[in-house]
Amino acid sequence: MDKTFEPRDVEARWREFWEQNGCYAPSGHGEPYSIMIPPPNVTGTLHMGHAFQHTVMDALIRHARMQGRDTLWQPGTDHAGIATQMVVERNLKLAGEPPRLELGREKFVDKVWEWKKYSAGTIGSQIRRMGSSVDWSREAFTMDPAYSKAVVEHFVKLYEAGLIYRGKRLVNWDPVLLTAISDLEVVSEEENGKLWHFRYPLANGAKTADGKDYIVVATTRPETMLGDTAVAVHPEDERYRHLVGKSVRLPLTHREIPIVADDYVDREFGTGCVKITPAHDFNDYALGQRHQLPLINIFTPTATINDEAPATYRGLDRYVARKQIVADLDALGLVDKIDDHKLKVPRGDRSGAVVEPYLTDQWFVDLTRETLADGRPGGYAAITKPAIDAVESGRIRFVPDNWKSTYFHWLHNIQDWCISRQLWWGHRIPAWYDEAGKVYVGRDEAEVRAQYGLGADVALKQDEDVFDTWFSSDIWPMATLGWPEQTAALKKWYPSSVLVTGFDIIFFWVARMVMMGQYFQHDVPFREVYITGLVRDPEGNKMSKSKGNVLDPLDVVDGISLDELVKKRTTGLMKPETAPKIEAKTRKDYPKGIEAVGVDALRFTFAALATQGRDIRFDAGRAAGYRNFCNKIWNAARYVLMNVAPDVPEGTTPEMASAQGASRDCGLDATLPVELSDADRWIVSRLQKLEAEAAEHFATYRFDLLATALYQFIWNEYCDWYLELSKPALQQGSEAQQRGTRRTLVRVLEAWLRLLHPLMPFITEEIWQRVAPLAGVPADQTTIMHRPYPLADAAKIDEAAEADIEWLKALILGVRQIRGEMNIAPGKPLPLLVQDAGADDLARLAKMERAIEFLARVETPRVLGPGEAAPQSATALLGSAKLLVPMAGLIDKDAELARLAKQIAKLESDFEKTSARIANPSFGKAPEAVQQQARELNAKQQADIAALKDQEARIRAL
RNA sequence: GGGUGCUUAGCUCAGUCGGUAGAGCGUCGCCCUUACAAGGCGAAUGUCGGCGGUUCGAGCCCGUCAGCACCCA
Repeated sequence: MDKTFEPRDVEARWREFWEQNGCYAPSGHGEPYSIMIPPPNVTGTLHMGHAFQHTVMDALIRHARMQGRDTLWQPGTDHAGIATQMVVERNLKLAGEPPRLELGREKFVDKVWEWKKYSAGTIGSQIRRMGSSVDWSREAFTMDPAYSKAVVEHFVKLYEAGLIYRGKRLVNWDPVLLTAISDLEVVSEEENGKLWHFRYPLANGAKTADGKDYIVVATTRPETMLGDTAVAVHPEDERYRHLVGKSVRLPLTHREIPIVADDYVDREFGTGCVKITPAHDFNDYALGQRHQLPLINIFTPTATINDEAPATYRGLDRYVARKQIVADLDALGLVDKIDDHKLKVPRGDRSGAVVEPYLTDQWFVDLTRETLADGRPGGYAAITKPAIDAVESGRIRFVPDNWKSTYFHWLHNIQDWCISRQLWWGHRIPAWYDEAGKVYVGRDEAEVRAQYGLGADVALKQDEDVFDTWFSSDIWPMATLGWPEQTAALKKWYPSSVLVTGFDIIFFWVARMVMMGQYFQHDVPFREVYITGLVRDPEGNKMSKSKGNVLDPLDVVDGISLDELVKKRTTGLMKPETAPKIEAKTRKDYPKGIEAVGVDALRFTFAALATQGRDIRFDAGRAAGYRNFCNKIWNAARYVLMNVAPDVPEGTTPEMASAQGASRDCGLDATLPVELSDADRWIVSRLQKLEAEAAEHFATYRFDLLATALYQFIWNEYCDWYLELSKPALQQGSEAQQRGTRRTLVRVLEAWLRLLHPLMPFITEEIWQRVAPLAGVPADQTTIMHRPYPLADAAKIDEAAEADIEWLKALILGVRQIRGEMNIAPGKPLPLLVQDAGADDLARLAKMERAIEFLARVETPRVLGPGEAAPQSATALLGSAKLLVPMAGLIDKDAELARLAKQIAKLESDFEKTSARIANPSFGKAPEAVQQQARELNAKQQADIAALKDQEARIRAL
């Protein structure tokens, strides 16, 4: 074995081995366990968030597989309508090819497919490199023929149930991408704007209470006044009450529009008069419905003024029109005032364009009606309510639990879902129109013709639009298993066991899968939802390409130089002018680039960072720390193998291994005597506790605690203590003792490799292959992946051995402290005296003598007889006994006095605290055990202080 | 405006049942001791955001204030 762990070759070898040997596929026996991967956008690349979630999923899957369950991890990708279309459009532009509209639908879609093929390969190789054990044979894509059929099917079924309707409604319109988007795809942020106050002249000689012939309306969007169809006031507003029912002459358009009363109006805001533009504002739309106001659409799809407006404004961009309108009103003396104003501006999350509420024909899923006009259940009863019930009843459990309130909050305030998108990349809506514009819905044109008796002479035209991507991924857990067919796979793996995803898509995806799962399969799509935090950069910012703070997980795995990283982050930017800023930040965050850490270390880092919080700041230093941990593991294994089987080639059977000779025998032959030391029994006992802890952490999704527990055990117990303790045992023990130690070294190693395997698949497999034959694993077992996950055996817990080793560690620590603080070279053997030793101490001294001498680097400890005078010594306390290291020629008197003084001060401060607790007259109310514990501690502190003070006095006296 | 969460060592974060505050990284000493210098041994480091309450006892429970973050309207 090499002296350091080199991950690259190891990873490549096992990756290939596992996949070629079908290790990732379901076993076909055992209780089903399944996870559906949240499908990444097919044309993107995997980012740190994916790598993190995949680590978690793979750990769960590998754990379940090792538990003997019939395990499916379903992989696949999502076509991601808008995102992909944008990427391809940009690529066309960069390549100097004709833009989308010039290419035409068919050719453009071909281009997207081309790009998809390339991109999916990248994603696949990223997933493979991370060691994710997905079943590639079942890989799915949301636009596969079978999947597409399922998408159409669920649309038609919902339509037939009356839960889908087409209507002219106000939707969020992206005037750059030229499509409707759902309210979830709109991000509203506060921006600086203005509040314009305009005078609208009253018609027919009406006057305000204070005698003016106009009223003042306030607006943040002057251009929409061209589409005003009313002015509204609050019904109880005394200022305007008498004007309700009268009308104003709308400037510039010369239309007369009514003044209406509606309690939607906020009397405090502006003047208390609100201009109403039902075709361009959601609130105004609702108000317009209540008052039967006409809708006047004044925009074209690209948000320029259309022909509804007076000729002078036609064709102007909305912001140009705004300027013009303000100027024209000003010229007419109708601008009352202009105030600065902060307002929420809605922008499309993909394009960044200001979204227009816009009146168009769209398809909706009804999620709000209790019953339909014909008496059938409406969308709320049929879809929304069951989704609420699924979580309320506990059939779906969120981890951490409080995310369910986010889920409920959204479902309780839900709106109908606009599922049509004016895009070319996606599932085309299966609806056809005849020449009169009548719509027919069906699975395909032939079905429509047959169903509605439409002869070949009737011209039908399919809807140009496609579905919202989330309207195809909402059936992911079913459709990937063959739905609508009730396949064997669907029966076995639906519902899936757990969904692992981020809180940012609880609405987009999680809730919608629950809706469709409940509706179509009458069962939840997953039993648990483990919500992970979002991976952020070192400053806590969300990682995004435009911010230039993204990391490719493989750059952490393989390492990347600073210059390369800067280059990667600053090329292909939407806004090239941000490059210098990005470069500066990158140089600050990663002054030396990123060191290669390997897959196992990165995975372990993700596990360790997977706390219950919602933000995870990625820390490259931490990953480097776990790279070191890999190296530690590697070297621990090297040590074990060196001592147990110096030259065992791979593929060695236990029989061959046991034939290697008695001197390196590790207990494979059960007929030979084996003697286990305290250390052996101790590490085995500790291992049981680790195993119990691991089981608990898997059950509660506490990968951070799991990682910490494994790290502590392997490094701080197995390596730091057990391996050290094995050295004197192997050098000086009897044959049976050596055999016992070798057996324990190998078997405990083999066990914790399995415990660690779900988090660090590669290094554990690599080592396990060499260790397994020596640990008595049957030769036909070819991979650690299929070995059982270790379970605690209570019978192997040995509290006495643990107490013995704790005592030993305390003794060694005492000597090391003296050595460390007195700057005595670690290698220099010291004499050691033990004073006031009790019977336990004597017994332990005797049986662990070799370990004490080896680890403390002391000569054989000498026990002082009762009343025997001790030489001048440095002291450490060990229970009620004292460890003495004679100072002669070694230790400076003042140094020892200083050291004692420090210890005494600390003890005295602790003693005061416990004394105060005990002295509290009400302390008697505490449970007896607590009181007892406090009194014992107090007594111990007092005794320790006395002992140290006594020692201090003696040294001082000399 | 409504909701959720956060504030613990220099940094990033754990802290289970309320019972003397922990880890990793970083820092400071000593050491190339035959598994590992990507290492070993030892050490230092806290007003647990502020205030108040409950309790024998509060990082933890309750109230309140402050700051930060996110979600929804």
